[in-house]
Amino acid sequence: MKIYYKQIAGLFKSLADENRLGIIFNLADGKKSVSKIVEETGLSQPLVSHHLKELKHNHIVTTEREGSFVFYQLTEPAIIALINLTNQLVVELSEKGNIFSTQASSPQFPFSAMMGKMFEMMNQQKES
Amino acid sequence: MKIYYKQIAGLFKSLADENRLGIIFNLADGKKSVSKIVEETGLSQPLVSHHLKELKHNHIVTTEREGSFVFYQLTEPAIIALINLTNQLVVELSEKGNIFSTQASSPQFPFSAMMGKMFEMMNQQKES
DNA sequence: TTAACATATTAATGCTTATCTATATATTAA
DNA sequence: TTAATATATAGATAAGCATTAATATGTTAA
Repeated sequence: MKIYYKQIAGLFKSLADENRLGIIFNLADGKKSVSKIVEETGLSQPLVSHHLKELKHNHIVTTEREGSFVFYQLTEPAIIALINLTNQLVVELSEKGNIFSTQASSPQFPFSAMMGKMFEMMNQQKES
Repeated sequence: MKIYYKQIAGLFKSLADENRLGIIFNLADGKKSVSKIVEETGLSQPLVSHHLKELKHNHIVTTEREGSFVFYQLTEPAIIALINLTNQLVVELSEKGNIFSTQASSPQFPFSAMMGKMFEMMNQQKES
């Protein structure tokens, strides 16, 4: 599979901001108007608008106008799962990288195991 | 599971650069000295050193000195799988987001299906 | 039309970052 | 010690980005 470094970097750039992550998680339970997002995130209206523009530019969200409202929704809701997965990775990396990390969380399903299973799945699919 | 927005954003920031992605993929086949990375990526030595510092800061790589060489390796090699997964997401997002995208790639195993399976796995684990 | 509301944009600010050149530090060999 | 090599850092530059305040645009209702 071809690797689109530039596009991947662009997507990660979109995800590399706390406020944008907050907006994405806010959209996890379905489409919302800008004002609803503003209300629920506590961010200013121009700031939310600015970040939504960035998210739209990378196709992370799509829009549809209804009257004077513009509704935003996640193009691919499973992006939430990707972020959750990254959250798990972050936890494990900081444990491994930290010599003084005393108690390892030893999760039920560590990042590497999940990734391994996923690639098993993909390979099974290819062979069938 | 608690979501560490700030740390996730930090990790994504590390991944949000083409050259750093190149370095990470270059490390996919095991640990390498800085000069080897310089040679194989074609980037300047100070630039590689700079990016490695950033990657190390977010625990994406770890180091060990051997003589005058410093070897870098991926803390969690499965991070490659995360990036590959994101590559798949990027492809699908640009298809969905693009009205004029004529031919959908309709991959054997789309992003959402992989994520769905993964969460099934995690839930099975929890119940057992 | 005007008023009220929803959203987007613009301009300005300060902060961060990618890159280069030059130099410093660290290690080994002679 | 000095020379050679490996890596890191410092300074400079330019570009990008997050944020705010103010304003513009778009939509609906009266």
